[in-house]
Amino acid sequence: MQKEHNLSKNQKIIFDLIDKSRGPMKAYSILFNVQKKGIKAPLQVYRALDKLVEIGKIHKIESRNAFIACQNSSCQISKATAFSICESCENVSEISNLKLSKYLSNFSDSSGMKYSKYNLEFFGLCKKCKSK
Amino acid sequence: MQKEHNLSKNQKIIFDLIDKSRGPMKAYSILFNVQKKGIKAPLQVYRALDKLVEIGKIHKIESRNAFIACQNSSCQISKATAFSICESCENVSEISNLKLSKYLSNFSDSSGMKYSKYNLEFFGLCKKCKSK
DNA sequence: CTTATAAATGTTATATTATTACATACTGTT
DNA sequence: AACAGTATGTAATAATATAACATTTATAAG
Ligand SMILES: [Zn+2]
Ligand SMILES: [Zn+2]
Ligand SMILES: [Zn+2]
Ligand SMILES: [Zn+2]
Repeated sequence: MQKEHNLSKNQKIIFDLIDKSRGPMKAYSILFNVQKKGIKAPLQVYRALDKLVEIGKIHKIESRNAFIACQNSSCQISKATAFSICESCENVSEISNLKLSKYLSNFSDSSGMKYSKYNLEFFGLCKKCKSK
Repeated sequence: MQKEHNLSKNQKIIFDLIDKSRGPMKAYSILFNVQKKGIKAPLQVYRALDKLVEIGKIHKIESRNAFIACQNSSCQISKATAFSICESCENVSEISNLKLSKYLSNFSDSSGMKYSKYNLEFFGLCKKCKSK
């Protein structure tokens, strides 16, 4: 069972925007979209984003500097994220694959390092773009 | 057998710097370090970096906006990269694990998407930092 | 209810990362 | 020599992210 997080005002505004968006959103595009709601400065956006990432409601797509709502109904696995990214249309979706996440969560190598988190990004062409 | 790439002047300067560095380097730190060699502008650095990434001599650590020399003696798998990152000392090393790369290269899911590339970043504490 | 503490907000300025645009030069091939 | 492709030089600017400081709100303990 997941801990209930009561989002603050800014966090709620920003989460709702990202959640309704079709794809990943960039910080300054978020800022532009919430200015009518009184959020005026980049820092207000980044602070909310930081918190939302921390509690797993959104994830950062590192290769795109963009943020997407968790698609695993409030991710149990915010420390174990995987995405597929279309290099043509930039469509992104979160991969939810138990085998994959188990494999990676249990991965260890000779370095003696214990991994507590990972992020995986797959790139390719989505079905639509492939057939063009 | 890997294709031999004749690096241009700027590419060589920048690759040598990154290759000699102990850890990942950031673009503007690279710029600062090569100014004495006549490279004056960010764009000169970014162009060389782009090319070096393209041919697999270096990789970008996306979560850190930093660049590291390929540690697999000129990576055959520049489209299949995996790194371990210590969240305390920021030490980064490239993971070279045949099982892992095979598993990920062959990964497919129900999306119908054919993945041609991936990047995986593991986070945790390295041996040294764990014992502190 | 009061006090203490942590979390969130507001605001300004600034730092860091990356690209656009345009002119020129070098490299290899026909 | 003509051409195509790659690389370079330079200035300006765009896009992404954080520092510093003052204030306010939420939560919990006494
Ligand atoms: Zn998720
Ligand atoms: Zn697509
Ligand atoms: Zn490599
Ligand atoms: Zn460490």
